[in-house]
Amino acid sequence: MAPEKSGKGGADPFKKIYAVVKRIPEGRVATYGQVASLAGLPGRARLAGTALRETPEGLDLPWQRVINAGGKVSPRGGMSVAEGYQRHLLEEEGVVFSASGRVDLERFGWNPDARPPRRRGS
DNA sequence: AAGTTGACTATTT
DNA sequence: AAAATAGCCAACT
Repeated sequence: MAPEKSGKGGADPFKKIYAVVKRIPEGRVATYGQVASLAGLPGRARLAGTALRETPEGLDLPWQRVINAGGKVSPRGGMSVAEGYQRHLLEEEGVVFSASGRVDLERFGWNPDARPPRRRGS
C-alpha cells in the first residue's frame, strides 16, 4: 500500500488552516485560536496567522473573516492598508464594528456547532 | 543546527 | 480602554 514517504502525517498544517478558514460563513468571524483549534492544531494560534500572512491566491480564501481574540483586526506591524481593507470587507458582509474598531464575538463569532434554526423561524 | 521572528493570547500595569 | 509583559510554538534565516 504505498505508504507515504517516511510515514509522515502528509497534510501540511498550513493547508489545514486554509481548509477551516474556507468554511467560515459569510458575515461571521473567527479568531486565530479558534481556527487553529478546528484545524486540529490547538495552541498554534500563531500558526494560523503565519499561514494567512501569505494568503495564497486561487483558493478563494476569506482571510478577512479571521481576526484576533480581542475581536479586532490584527495589525501587521509594518505599513499595510490591508487592515482598513479587511474591516471594509467585513462591514460589507454585515459585520458591525464598535467605535473602537472592535467586533462583538458574541454575536458575529462563528460557531461551527450552531445549527440554523429551521422550521418556524424565530 | 541554533537563533530570531511573528495576521497570537492571557495577564498585568 | 489601551499599552506593556510574558508565554507559546512553528516557520524562517
